[in-house]
Amino acid sequence: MNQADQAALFALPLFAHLPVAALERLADGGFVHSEPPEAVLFLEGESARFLHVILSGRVSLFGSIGDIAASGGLPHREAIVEIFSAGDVIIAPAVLLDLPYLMSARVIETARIAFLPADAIRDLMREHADFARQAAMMLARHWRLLARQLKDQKLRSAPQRLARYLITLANGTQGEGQGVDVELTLDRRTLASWLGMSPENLSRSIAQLAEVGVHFRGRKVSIASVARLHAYCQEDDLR
Amino acid sequence: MNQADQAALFALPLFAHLPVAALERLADGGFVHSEPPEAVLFLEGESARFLHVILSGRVSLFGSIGDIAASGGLPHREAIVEIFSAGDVIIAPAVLLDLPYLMSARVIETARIAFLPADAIRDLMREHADFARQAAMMLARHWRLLARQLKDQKLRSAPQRLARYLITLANGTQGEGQGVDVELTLDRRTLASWLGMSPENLSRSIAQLAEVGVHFRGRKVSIASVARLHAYCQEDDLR
DNA sequence: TTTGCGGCTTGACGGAGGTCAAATATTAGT
DNA sequence: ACTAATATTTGACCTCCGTCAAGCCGCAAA
Repeated sequence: MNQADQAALFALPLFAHLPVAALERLADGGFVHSEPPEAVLFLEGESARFLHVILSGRVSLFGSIGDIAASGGLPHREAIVEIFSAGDVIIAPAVLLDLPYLMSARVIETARIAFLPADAIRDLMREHADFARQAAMMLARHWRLLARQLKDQKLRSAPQRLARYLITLANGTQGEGQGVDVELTLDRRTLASWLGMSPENLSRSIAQLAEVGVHFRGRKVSIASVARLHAYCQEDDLR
Repeated sequence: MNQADQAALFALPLFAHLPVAALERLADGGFVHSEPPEAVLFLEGESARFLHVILSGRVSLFGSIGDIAASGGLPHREAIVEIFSAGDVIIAPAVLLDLPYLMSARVIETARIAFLPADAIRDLMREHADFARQAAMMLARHWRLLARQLKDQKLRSAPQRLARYLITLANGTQGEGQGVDVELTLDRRTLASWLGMSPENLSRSIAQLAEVGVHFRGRKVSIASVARLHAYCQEDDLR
């Protein structure tokens, strides 16, 4: 593991307050590898041998139904549950609990990934209080991300879920009074999967949102009024 | 807070290894209250003033869309995201991060609940390593519960989600070769909401599962073969 | 420019599941 | 047991969304 990778890794909140000795041991035990798009980090059901830390690029966590890598068969559906990028850690729950992965992970954008041995991580939990605290805070944030998604999935329509996604993107930018422009960072297929709909239905949802002042041109999106979008997400009878 | 309540509370893994002094302080700062069905513990958007620990009974976490307690209007839909029972803690993420609740909580079965002040909990995180560790483990388990639900929600049909629920129930019992009998602990309306479907559709899903050897009589369910149910959940083209 | 390819959109169609209303089963009260 | 109130099921209907099949656009190689 080279200097730059170590520096990036240990600057993360999760590791920031560990003593140097612990960091060195971690760096020795682990390694960093660059993975191309489509590379599979692990499959559902495997045991968690490493904690993966993303230094750059992006990785999707996805669940699948049917055969997957098995009999080479095709009738295999999958759905993206979460997308992780630089600074994110996957998947702490499986590593901490030493349980098999519930989902699989695949690189969606060339990623530089640190592989830290699972038992070393469990040792850190045991020996360093601050690591445990940071892990808890991180897990708490991740729980909220899933909770939010689950809520949307259970009670909002496809266009509403898209609208919610746009709102979170817009919150990242500084509001300019009314209108906001945001840029999508995912291709349609990936976004559709993450939002829990087919790509075709995402297209229709995009068309639908024109009625509430949202216009798409490629990956650029102009939102006439975030407040209007927000109201749209609260509507019960979907038009 | 009486002796029995304290004993039950401090027997939980989360508190088990705390020094007596810390426990006493916690017991002094908090209180226990019994809440009837329908009682609302908190609403989405409120700040987390307490960590709630369920000593008995059950509580649902639900998201809502539309007005809720507002203008007394009716067009208000809600969906249960998680159900907690004795020994569970709600909602650690909001308390630890000191952020507003993402969802609301309502008692679904008369519950005895300990209210522990949020800042006392955050103090424990800071001062007691073991508490932080236990919190992290708990959050990891909770993350997996939501991840599993989200996966099911995104890629399985309503009857398949019901089947998955039955499988988890069946896993709690000792397998008797093939057939297993389980008992539902939720009324249809609540179960339907948790599974992300309408009560009517739950009824139809129940009827549907007769085809794979599952028979319902009131709250009693007989499963001819868990393996058969499992296979049913993997099917892509539903039916 | 042409060809080809992949990503995205559009149209047509069907099915899963939501909604409303009525029927039936359960429970509670008297 | 009888009635009222509530919970669950069933039926009819309709809509959202998934699927399949073209069509379209942009981009890269030739």
